[in-house]
Amino acid sequence: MARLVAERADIVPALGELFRTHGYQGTSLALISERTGLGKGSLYHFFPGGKEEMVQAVLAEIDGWFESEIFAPLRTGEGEDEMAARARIAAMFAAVDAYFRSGRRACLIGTFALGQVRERFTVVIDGYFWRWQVALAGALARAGVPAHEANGIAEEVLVGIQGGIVLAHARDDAEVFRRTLERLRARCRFAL
Amino acid sequence: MARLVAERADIVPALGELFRTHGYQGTSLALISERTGLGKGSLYHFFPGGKEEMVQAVLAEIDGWFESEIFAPLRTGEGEDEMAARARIAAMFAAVDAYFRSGRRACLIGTFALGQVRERFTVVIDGYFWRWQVALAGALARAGVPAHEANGIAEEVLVGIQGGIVLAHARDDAEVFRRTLERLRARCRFAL
DNA sequence: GCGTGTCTGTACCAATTGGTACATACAAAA
DNA sequence: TTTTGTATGTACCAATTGGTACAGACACGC
Repeated sequence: MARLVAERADIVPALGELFRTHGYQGTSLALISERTGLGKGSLYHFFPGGKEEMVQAVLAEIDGWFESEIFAPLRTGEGEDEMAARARIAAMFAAVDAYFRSGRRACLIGTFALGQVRERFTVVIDGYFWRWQVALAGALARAGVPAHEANGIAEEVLVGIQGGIVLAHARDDAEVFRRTLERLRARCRFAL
Repeated sequence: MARLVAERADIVPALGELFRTHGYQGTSLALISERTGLGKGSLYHFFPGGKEEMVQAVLAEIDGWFESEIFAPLRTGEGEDEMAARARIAAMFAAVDAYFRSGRRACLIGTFALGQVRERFTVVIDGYFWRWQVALAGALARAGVPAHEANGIAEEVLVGIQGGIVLAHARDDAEVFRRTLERLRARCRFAL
């Protein structure tokens, strides 16, 4: 029997893409097995809790990625000047564009939020958006945005990103997402 | 055998809510049967094509509703003055807030757009957003928005609505959606 | 070389999936 | 009152669902 996978972390990204495009119920074990190249034996070896545990692992990985690549950078730089804070916000937009592949890639957390599945993963979904918004609002404030506006603009940005993904998918046109990001960038600059 | 339903149109709304909250694959025939109170016999009598035909019926109903309640009103009033056009746009926001129950109700078309199911219903999904944007852009132009800006603002509004729904669901907070609509309303006014 | 624990494939399971067949019941037209 | 077409419940179907059991195979430490 050929050994294919060293760690379970190796297949989590693949699982993520599957859940993204087929949803929770739509991602059958047969499909997972086919796409990952792993039989049920391996699958249940790495994830004794089955599909539920796979989703948890995926969500944790996504959350971790955003935490270290997006949220944390937004939060750091407490003593920085306004220009540095602006640069961090610009970096966030670039990272978001790359991660969501200009809207061609769906947001798993956003997708889950819309359906019944939400209830099974409330904590993660809640925390993800909340931490993002707080971190962004903080960076905006440090960039010179009036405190009472920062939180609202941060919410506006998150709304725009999620909506941009939906519309880019509907139209099958990445430009929709790029234009949206550009508008949001301008909105942040304009508020200064 | 008790007669329960006169026309198949009577259960289409119920089907819509099911697909909204459970997705395409998540909505099993057993669930449909339970929630509509109809056995498989009746279900396949009304929808010989099974689930696929049910979804088509739901999408057609939604599309028809938006066409007559949202798109058409935006398009009419070719000879009206600017104030009348503004009133039509205000009416659209009110209708949207009511239809999506301030973000507590998901947009089935938006939900489908995100996943693999999209490919089965491309035509409807494409048409829905496109006709909405064109109709809104027209109304904005008649309301006094510069022609080269109208289309972009219309896109911005659609993005905001979809994003507002996602975030309102994630937070389980209708205020997110209401605030978003308010921002979009202001954006339309500001562009004049 | 020999265990030992980590991986992997296969066979199997009950439950559920979407879908069909059909006998039957009912309402309205004749 | 009979006929006729529209509903409806039930039984049934093969295929697939998520999940379990377990016998092996491999790499590694000893």
